[in-house]
Amino acid sequence: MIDASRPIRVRFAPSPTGYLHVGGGRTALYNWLFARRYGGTFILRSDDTDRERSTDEFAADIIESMRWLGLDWDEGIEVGGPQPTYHQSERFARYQAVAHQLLADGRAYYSFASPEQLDTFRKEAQAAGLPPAYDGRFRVDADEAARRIAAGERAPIRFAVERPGVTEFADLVRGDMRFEHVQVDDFVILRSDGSPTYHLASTVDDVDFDISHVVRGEDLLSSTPKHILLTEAMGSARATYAHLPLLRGPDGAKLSKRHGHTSINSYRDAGFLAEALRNYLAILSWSPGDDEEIVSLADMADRFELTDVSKNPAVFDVTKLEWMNGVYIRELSGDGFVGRVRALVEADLGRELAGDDVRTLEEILPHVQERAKVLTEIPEQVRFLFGDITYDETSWDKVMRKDGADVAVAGASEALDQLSEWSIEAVEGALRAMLETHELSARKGLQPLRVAVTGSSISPPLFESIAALGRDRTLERLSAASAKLAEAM
RNA sequence: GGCCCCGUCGUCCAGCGGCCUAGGACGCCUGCCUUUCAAGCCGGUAACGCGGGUUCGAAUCCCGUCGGGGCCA
Repeated sequence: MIDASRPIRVRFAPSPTGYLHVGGGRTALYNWLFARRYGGTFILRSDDTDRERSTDEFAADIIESMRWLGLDWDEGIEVGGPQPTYHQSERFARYQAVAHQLLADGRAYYSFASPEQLDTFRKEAQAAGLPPAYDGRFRVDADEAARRIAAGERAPIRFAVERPGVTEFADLVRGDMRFEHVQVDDFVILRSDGSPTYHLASTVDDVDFDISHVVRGEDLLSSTPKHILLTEAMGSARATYAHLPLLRGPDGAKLSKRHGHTSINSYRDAGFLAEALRNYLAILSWSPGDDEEIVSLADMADRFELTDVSKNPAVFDVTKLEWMNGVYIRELSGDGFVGRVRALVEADLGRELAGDDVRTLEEILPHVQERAKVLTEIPEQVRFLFGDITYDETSWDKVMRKDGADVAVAGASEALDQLSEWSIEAVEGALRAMLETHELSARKGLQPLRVAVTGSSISPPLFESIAALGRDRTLERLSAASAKLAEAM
């Protein structure tokens, strides 16, 4: 499968016309894995021929998202390499030169067919059930073309597809592909304004950068004959192609903005770990073979095969990503977890944490780590430790209106007040004793305390929370809750 | 409309002619644990789109059909 005569060089070539999305991230990941697996070179190129829609913000996001995912590239934008540039926008002269060379070689021609002519042709072909691919029927002879161009007329350059003919190739993912040339139109390579089309720019780059394997989305599968034809017309050896199945939304259509969050950065911001997203993306269309699903990047790079990639389009399932993220969160070391979470908590609080607050955070975090799915859900769970309490109304209504709530709160206040030592064990001992004296079940007696102390019926473990909160503030909250209960009577 | 691709539990993946009364994971549903929520553990639910072939034998091969998707327009 691997052609040893040619060094392995792959590329990921996003257009900075949007944020790097998860589908692109997966394509990048597979390219990266393939390169790492076979000791190849991974190149990051910027397909920014569309100057109107390309922005610096998107360009920066692509780089940032790639780095965040941990996908480093050996050559390309930012890092450089043997090529003077990896931006298509800076290579227009080269594309124009290739187009004119093709023209000189008779492999391309100036096309004077009007949009109306083309349109009519397509409609008629379609009505007759024939391929709607433009077959060059309005092409004028070279002399006339030269005359008209010399006279100042502007026209796009089209590639002259050989007809009849057929292009075949073995796709690493899809298998043997065969396209009859009647289905391939004489496609434009250089527009009349001198700008290259995607087909030209992308192919010229792949040739110039000596790309050995083109690994990309299935949406480009039907354009592949054009790229092969162009490559060979340039006198170069074609690359090996691998077309990855598309990612879909829950409704089955190609994953897009309307399915909600699709950008890599939105997942980062939503509290997902790069290692989780990366693992999920890898597993989405590829399997390491055994029943393992949690796989490290190194392990993936050891086992990845393009020929093992699934042909089926895959639905991007956020629920499973969340589960996987939880797994990775729990795998984090305690310090690592504090490191990732601290800034989020500080942002939520609107202030920096220092001294005792840091210790408090470190105390409670292990208990929060066990139950988190995304990092962003954490600040609200620890908020009660760092500021004034706010009661969640639903929780209050559900818990504090029940019999025994007042008894429990008062009893806890008394029990904790007398405590000589303040620790999780001491707190637990005192409260359990309190439950017994008042003949309260754990559920009935402890839930009111949870609401009184944390403000919510959902919180980190109670004894740990109280221990972390400290005696003074716990007693304060208990008496505040007592007062609030009394006033409701 | 033309061409191309795909079709195993709700979702993702395994399966590459017999090991399949189809396996794993997420989800969902029980139960256990339990101070809440999670996590963890136990068990369960659920699929080879359909129809023809080929073969001693098909989820696996072939044909058709239906369905979904992509590209071009």
